[in-house]
Amino acid sequence: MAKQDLPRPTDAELAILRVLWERGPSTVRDVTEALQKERGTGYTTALKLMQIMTEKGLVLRNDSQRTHVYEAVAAAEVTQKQLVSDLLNRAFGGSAQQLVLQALSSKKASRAELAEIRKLIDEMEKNAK
Amino acid sequence: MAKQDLPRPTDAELAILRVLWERGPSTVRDVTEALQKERGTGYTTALKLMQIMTEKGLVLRNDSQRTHVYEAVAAAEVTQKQLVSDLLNRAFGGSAQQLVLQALSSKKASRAELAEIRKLIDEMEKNAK
DNA sequence: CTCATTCTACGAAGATCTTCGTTGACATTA
DNA sequence: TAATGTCAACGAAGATCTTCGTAGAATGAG
Repeated sequence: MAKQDLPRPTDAELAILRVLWERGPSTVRDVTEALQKERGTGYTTALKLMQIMTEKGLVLRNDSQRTHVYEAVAAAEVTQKQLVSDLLNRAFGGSAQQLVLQALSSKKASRAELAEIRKLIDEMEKNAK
Repeated sequence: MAKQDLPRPTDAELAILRVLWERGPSTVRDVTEALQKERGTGYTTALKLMQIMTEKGLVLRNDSQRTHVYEAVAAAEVTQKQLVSDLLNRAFGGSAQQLVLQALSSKKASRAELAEIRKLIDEMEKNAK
C-alpha cells in the first residue's frame, strides 16, 4: 500500500524526472550532462537534488556499483496525471473542461492532434455511463 | 508593453486570486474570511500575501479609503492559460495532446462536458488552417 | 478626549528550494 | 605505489514561501 504519497516535484526535480523518463535509469553524470545544456545545471547540484529526491521517494537509487544509478519511481503518465489533477484543483476549481479549453488554445494544436483528441473523446463517451 | 511579466503565483497566492476572481475587488477581511474556511488562513497572513502580490504586480491595491481594496490584475483566463502553458512545457514537453488526455482521464468528465469539449474542437478545426 | 476596535506596516521565524564548495573514498594508470 | 581523476556525502549559503506577533495609525463610541 501507499504508493501515491509522492510529493509534487519542484521545478528542478521535474527537470530531472524528465531526463530519467526519457533515458531510463541514469547516473548523476548522465543527468547533469542532459541538463547542462538546457539549464546549466552543475554536477553537485544535480547530485544533491537526486539525493533529496531519493529521500522523498521520487526516485530509486541502485548503489550496488560505485557509480549509483537512479530511476524514476513513477512513470511519466502517473506523475503527469497528478500534476494536472493538482492544477485542476488549485486553479480551475475542478473544471476539467476549462482546463482543456486553455490547454488547446494556449498551444494551438495541429489538425492531426485535434483529430487524435476527438478520437479520445469518442472513446470516453462510449465508456461514460 | 509589458503586461505578461506577471510571475507564476505560488499556491497561497493562487488561492487568493481565486477569491478575487470570484468576488471581484475585495478587502483583506473579505479574502481572509473566504480562505478561513478552506485553509484556515489568518488575517495577517492574508494581508502579508496580498502586500507581496501587490509588489509582484499580481494584484492592484486601491488605498483611497482607509480599508484598502484589492483586485486581480489578470483575468482568471489569462492566468490559467499561463499556468497550463507552463505545465505543458515543464512536464509534457509541449505536447498539448498528452496534457488534454491526462486532464480528461484524471477527472472523468461528464457526458455534457464531453459534448462541450467536442464542440470546442469543432470550432478549432474550422479555424485551423 | 479617552478607550476599544480595526486596519496597515514591519519584521522575523521556520520551512523549503536551489546551488555549490569542500572533503574524503574509490578507481585508474603510469 | 604515487599521482590523477571521478564519485558520493555533507554542510552551508542565499533565495523564496508561508505564517504570524507586534506596533502604530485611523476610526468610532461613550
